[in-house]
Amino acid sequence: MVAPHTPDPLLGLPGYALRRAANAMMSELAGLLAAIDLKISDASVLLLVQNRTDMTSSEIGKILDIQRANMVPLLARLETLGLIDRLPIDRKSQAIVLTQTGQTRLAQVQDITTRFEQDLMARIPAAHRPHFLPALHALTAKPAT
Amino acid sequence: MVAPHTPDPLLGLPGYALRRAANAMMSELAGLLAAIDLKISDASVLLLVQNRTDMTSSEIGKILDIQRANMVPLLARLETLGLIDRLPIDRKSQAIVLTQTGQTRLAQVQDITTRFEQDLMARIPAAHRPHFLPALHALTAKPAT
DNA sequence: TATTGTTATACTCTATAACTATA
DNA sequence: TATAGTTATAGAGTATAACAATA
Repeated sequence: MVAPHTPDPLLGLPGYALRRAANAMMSELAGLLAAIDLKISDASVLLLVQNRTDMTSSEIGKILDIQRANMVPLLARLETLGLIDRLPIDRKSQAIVLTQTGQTRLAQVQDITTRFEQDLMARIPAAHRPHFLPALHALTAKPAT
Repeated sequence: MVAPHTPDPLLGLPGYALRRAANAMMSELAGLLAAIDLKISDASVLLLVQNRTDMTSSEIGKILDIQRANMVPLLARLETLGLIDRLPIDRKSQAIVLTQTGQTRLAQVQDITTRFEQDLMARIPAAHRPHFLPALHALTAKPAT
């Protein structure tokens, strides 16, 4: 999915503009990560479990907003790729940890995402730039639900 | 999909924060629009074709970034709901226009979205607020691809 | 009793290829 | 030759229910 270059009368709506910006960002980042055979969700997991040996599948899912059931194929894929290992915590839970290969891949993820995030911010005019993350965080932290 | 209340170390990444904010916004808006039996894409089409009698399915798709093929079930649904009508432009193209029922439903969409967009902006601290839309537009308008 | 990991399944959204009829 | 509308289909991503084993 690529952003069109068609005039769009709905872009005045903040919610609509937010979705469009997120979609454009997601497809661009997905393209970059495809070069190292990872999806965005894969990369998120690698970034999340780095330097930790106590994160279970359920915890990862809660943080990344992925259902327990949907973590199964995701982690199975990372395991097949040799990027993660499972260490028993007790007889019920297991910690998801990076393998050596996983650490190497993580370094590539960090290269790509660091450069990408810098690129993203660079596209925002300097006057608006410092306000962007705080605004997003204000939207994500929803009021008393 | 609902936003979790779990600390999330990845929220420092602008791209990640952008996706999270967009997802939270989308699921909230989807919930509001469900009250009038519309999806976000349905509402987008109604908002887009208002006051126009010359928008074809293909054009709508280009603007909203929806494939021609995927417009078919979307418009079929709106037609079944009695919200749109198709007027022949020539023997190949047809204009998508609102029916009377469609105009009424559009008014409800505008009520919901106007209030929602105001709510969204109100959640952003005043100092950041005027910078939000310009920043999103800067991200959506991609550089020379 | 609640939670972890899992299976199975379904639904939505999106993407691609191909066809026809018309411009 | 290119475009509009369509069909069919496949792949993601996401959602729910249920189960066994364990806390």
